[in-house]
Amino acid sequence: MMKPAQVVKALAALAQTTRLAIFRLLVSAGPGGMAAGQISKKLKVSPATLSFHFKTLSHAGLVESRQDGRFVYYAANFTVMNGMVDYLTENCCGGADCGIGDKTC
Amino acid sequence: MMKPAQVVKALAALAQTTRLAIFRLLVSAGPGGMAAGQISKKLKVSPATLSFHFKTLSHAGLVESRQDGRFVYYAANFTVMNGMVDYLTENCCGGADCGIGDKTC
DNA sequence: TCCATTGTTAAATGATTATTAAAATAATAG
DNA sequence: CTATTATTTTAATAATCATTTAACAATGGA
Repeated sequence: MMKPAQVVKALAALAQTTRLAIFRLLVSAGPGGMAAGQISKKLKVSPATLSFHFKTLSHAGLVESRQDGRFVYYAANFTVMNGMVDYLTENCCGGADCGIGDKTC
Repeated sequence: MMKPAQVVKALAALAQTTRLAIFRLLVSAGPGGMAAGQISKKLKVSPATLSFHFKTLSHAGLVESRQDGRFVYYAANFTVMNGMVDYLTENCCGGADCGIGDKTC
């Protein structure tokens, strides 16, 4: 189970328009990830701003990076994403059927 | 499907230690909710600070309030919570099995 | 080596945010 | 109507955050 502090960090990382867009783009890009420049062009975000947001996402554990030549590829970390969703959906609903996930609650 | 702006708002509302604690307490309290004063005592948060956080949670649609005599009861809104989780898990994983929810991806 | 490409870092600025204390509002009991 | 309880609002402060610009590394091809 994820610790509350890490959950808050992950939530905060996604609680920003640009970063949510980055993360969703990376999610759609799959495990191979996407080069920083491509993301910059696709989302029309300046490289510096992007780099700033990558740092936040990385620090929260939501993305990982690897260098390939001159390019830096970023990829979503599904494990942490899962952990966050699990934390939000666990111990939920107080016995009522809340409809979250596949729980009957 | 929830709009990105509302998702960001909900994520931001939960991306704070005190508010995440409030929300989880309300979730465990069930649909009946809990009086503001009780929450204040239970979480050891001053009434003013609590009221400030309620406003953020309400504005994000994550909690609802009703007055009963001198007390104001706050309750978690599971529909919005579900919508947020759905948004986070939908269009995820790019075809790979990411393990989120009951999707096979 | 020289140089264009790719990306990060640092400094500065404006905008939000969380918290506290104090004052104000709302509802009820006596 | 007054006092009491419950909660919200306001004002002030300190902290954090997002963006821009400019400068800095690192890579790979001419």
